[in-house]
Amino acid sequence: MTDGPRERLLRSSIALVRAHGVEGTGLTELLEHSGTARRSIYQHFPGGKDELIAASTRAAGSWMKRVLQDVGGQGDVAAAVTLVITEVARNLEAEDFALGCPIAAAAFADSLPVRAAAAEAFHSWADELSAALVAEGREVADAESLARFIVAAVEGALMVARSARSTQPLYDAARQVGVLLGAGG
Amino acid sequence: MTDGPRERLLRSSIALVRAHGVEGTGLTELLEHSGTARRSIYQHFPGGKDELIAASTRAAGSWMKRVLQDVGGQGDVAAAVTLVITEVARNLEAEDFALGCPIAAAAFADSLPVRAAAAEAFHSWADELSAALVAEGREVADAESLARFIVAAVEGALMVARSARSTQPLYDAARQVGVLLGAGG
DNA sequence: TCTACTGTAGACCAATCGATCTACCCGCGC
DNA sequence: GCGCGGGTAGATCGATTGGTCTACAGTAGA
Repeated sequence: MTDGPRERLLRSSIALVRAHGVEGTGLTELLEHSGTARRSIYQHFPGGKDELIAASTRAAGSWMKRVLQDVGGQGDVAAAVTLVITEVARNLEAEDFALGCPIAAAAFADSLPVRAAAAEAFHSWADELSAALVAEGREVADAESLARFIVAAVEGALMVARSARSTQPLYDAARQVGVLLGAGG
Repeated sequence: MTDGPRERLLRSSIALVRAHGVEGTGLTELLEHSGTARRSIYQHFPGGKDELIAASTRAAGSWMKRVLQDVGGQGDVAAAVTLVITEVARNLEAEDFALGCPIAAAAFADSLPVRAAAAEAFHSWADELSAALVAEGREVADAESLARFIVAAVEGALMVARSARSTQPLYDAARQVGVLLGAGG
């Protein structure tokens, strides 16, 4: 509990949105989960729930971007993508398919700023992946299109996998993305 | 207004879930949108909101399955997939990125039965697509994996496209799926 | 010491949530 | 005529929603 209320709010917000979605996450539940006073929400996020969710979406997005940098920093992009997908599959199963991607959940929020924060996260991931593909010798335009597609496809596979309570869609994605990366790289 | 309250409830439910998600759709809003008495909900769907949403998810899923049968019934699978994606992109833009896929929204619901209904819809679409791929001469296992992936990838692209208020992710998907369908077919 | 700020605790607000209820209207079959 | 069931209209329920409020503890700086 060394973290301040702001960090606890962000972390709890991500966890609860992963489980219940944006509209399904209530402030009362968030308060008891984070052990935070109600007032602290509006002290750190004057815009209320929307601003808190948007901030936690950005936090989760940049955390994942850092993961992508670490995993794909050196060498084989195809191997890095496969690694990330299998790790996602492992986590999904370990959590009994109860938790999804917080960015995807934010992408379905009612609030436009929250959806925009999700879009920004997707975009930053694709940028990261695209740069790695260019470093492997791909044409820039090809790399950008392929990178955007891989991000969207993996997110879609995760969504289908969670609803079906099966990791197979993720392994399908790993396989087909592997074909795409093998074909032109 | 020739339709009975059950049909109106299903149709309004689909429309509102596309816009606000499952948890974001309130029964009061649903009632005034459908012009239906509150009692009619529990007459046709004794399980309440959850049962109504699950039923509307199944209805939307089988409607889309029928569309896939019509579009892909004869001939070129790649052309059919491209056609569906471009139509989705056109609709998304025409609706100013306000409406998403009702099945995808259901896939993020809190309720397990609702998520299962979404998974069933995804599965039925993939079955349809897989059969068309087999008819083109693909191996069954390849066709099934590829079909599941295409469904997930297009759904992911639609999700990213709506959040980014851009049709580009959908056109990226059309392009890359075209590569996959051209590679092995 | 006094002040100012952060944080906690919790009462409180109007509004809305999903759900249940009664009352009444209407059309169909007996 | 009579009863029955589907449909509408709307009051009402307890619970919960996001948000605002006051009161108070602790701590750092003037």
